[in-house]
Amino acid sequence: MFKALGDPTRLRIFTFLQAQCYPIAVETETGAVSPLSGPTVGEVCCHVTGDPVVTSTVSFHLKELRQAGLITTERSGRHMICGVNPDAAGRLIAFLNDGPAERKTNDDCCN
Amino acid sequence: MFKALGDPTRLRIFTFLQAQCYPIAVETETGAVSPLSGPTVGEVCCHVTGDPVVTSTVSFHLKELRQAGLITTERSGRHMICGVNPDAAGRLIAFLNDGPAERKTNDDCCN
DNA sequence: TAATTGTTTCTATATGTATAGAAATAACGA
DNA sequence: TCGTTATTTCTATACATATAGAAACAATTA
Repeated sequence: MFKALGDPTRLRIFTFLQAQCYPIAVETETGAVSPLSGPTVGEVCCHVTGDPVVTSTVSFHLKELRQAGLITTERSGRHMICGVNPDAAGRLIAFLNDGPAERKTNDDCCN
Repeated sequence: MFKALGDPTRLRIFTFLQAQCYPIAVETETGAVSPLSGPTVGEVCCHVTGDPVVTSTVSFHLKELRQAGLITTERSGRHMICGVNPDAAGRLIAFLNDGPAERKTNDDCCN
């Protein structure tokens, strides 16, 4: 995950998706939960390059983010809808927090 | 910061430092705060390579972590004492959290 | 079915970066 | 001052990866 977010283009995409489509379940009139909606790949590309044409580079970065478990992509007709993985940020935060929790002694060191 | 933690060796070093020397200010008998103490570079090296001899590779990774603001190094006699930067994890966590806070509309997209 | 739109995979290339050995620097003790 | 210990910087190399163009694939509409 850290490696995936280490690339500036991918971090840009991830924060864009966080802002655009952080998945908040919304109740509709019927009480159902609205489907996870967000930008298409074209819209992501648009934000990154300023041009709505989808480049192989953006597609590659989306794949990396998906494989790292940071985002999801889902086909909807002719489009692919992108969204952040709801527990991605939580997992990273947990990792950053539990350092001191699993604190060890210096006995582990070989000196 | 994400890029620095993206390398497996550096993530190993960082979590080791988090576990070994997470900087908790400790009051001494005189009321003073104990100095930030932690492993030396040799001890870090030992944890990473199993050998207390300091390699240029570990030194390089420590420099990267330092330049990313994730750790601190401080000379103490012949040794360099390593420690995590106290607000490094906090800054990352804040970044991961404020995505939805700064949520924007789809109007930003050029389509 | 053919054409069109949206997206991904393939292949190549250029840049970045992790690693390793050797030389250099810094602090301490004899 | 000289040698020893601890660590960093230098230089080169091998590997990883971001990028780009072209071809392939998938779903929709005419």
